[in-house]
Amino acid sequence: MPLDADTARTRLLDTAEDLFYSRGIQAVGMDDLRGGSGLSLKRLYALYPAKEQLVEAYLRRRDVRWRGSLAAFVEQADDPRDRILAVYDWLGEWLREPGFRGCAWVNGYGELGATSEVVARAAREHKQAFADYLAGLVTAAGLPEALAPQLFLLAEGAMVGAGVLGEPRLAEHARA
Amino acid sequence: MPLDADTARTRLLDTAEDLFYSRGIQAVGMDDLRGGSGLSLKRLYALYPAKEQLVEAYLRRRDVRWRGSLAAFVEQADDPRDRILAVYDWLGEWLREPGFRGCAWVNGYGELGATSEVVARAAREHKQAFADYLAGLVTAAGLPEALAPQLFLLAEGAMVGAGVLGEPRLAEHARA
DNA sequence: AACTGACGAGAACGTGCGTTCTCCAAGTAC
DNA sequence: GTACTTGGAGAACGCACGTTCTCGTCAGTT
Repeated sequence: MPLDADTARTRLLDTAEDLFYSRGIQAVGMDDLRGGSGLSLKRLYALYPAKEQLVEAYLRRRDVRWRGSLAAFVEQADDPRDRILAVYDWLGEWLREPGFRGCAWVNGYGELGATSEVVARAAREHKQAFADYLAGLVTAAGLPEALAPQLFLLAEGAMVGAGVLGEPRLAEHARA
Repeated sequence: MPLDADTARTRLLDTAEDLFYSRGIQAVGMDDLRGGSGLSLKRLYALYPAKEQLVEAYLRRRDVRWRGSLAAFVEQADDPRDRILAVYDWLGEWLREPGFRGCAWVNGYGELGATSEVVARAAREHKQAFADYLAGLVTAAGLPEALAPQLFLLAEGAMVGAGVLGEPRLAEHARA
């Protein structure tokens, strides 16, 4: 029962995301991905000729999903200032999800940033896009530009703090 | 020319710190440590019977050095509020150091937190100690307790932001 | 029925690495 | 000098893993 290319790719990326995020990238072997996705090794290598490319695809797909989900949530608020607050509401929910283990890009960077330029760049671009997004919200709210990096720092801090300490904190609400 | 145990241990930890931090833990093999330290493999295993214990020792020694250096710098300021600002001055200097590659504990956690309970605990304890230290500074300055976690988030955000983006930012000064 | 091509299952290959073992030189005690 | 110990250099072992290869099976075509 051959699977068409699209669902095969989706299924592979789903298991990759699941395993890479929960166990760490290097801790997941190609056999784990094969078992998890139900694809054959041959099929897997036809889709991505090397593990690094699969890792990159994982990070990129998660990036569009992550930022898309954030943007969709934020846009539910009308007032530009409420939108900024909504970022932290959304973060708070995310940090509380079961299986939360910190920021996938920071983790990937810590693990492979020194080894793989591909991973380092994906992490950098994701963080840059997030910072730019926050800056856009700040100017849309008519707030001073200097606020944007501070908001970024608070958000990043919340993610990594929640990841290693296991504490979803909301103190950053008071900030805005 | 046999080396006495203390200098051998110091030399090993020095190379371990150098290599683990700059390349990532899993990317450094025991042979690299041997070459870098000039010790024999036998000696190395006599000091730490497994790599994981060496990793733990690396994280712990760096922890006392890091917090010690921070505390020494902060104590140069007399005014309790200046001391809080000094934390960020010190951070700013650290982020600017050549070879800075983010927070060793966050990197280690991202790499091995899911696999090694030892590493996860070391990272957690380090972050907790840092947060507690900040809380101490806040109460010593007579500021509201709720400020402490916010300061923590700003500091963490600055470290990871500087690590992956390569940007030492000082916007957090405006904060305090 | 015979041929062909695609695909899955999984063995096989090569390499890297954590850990242990072997061998040998040098120092010490008698 | 000889027995004994210590420690260094590096080979060896076992395993895990990324990648490739082999083989068998089944669909489609004539």
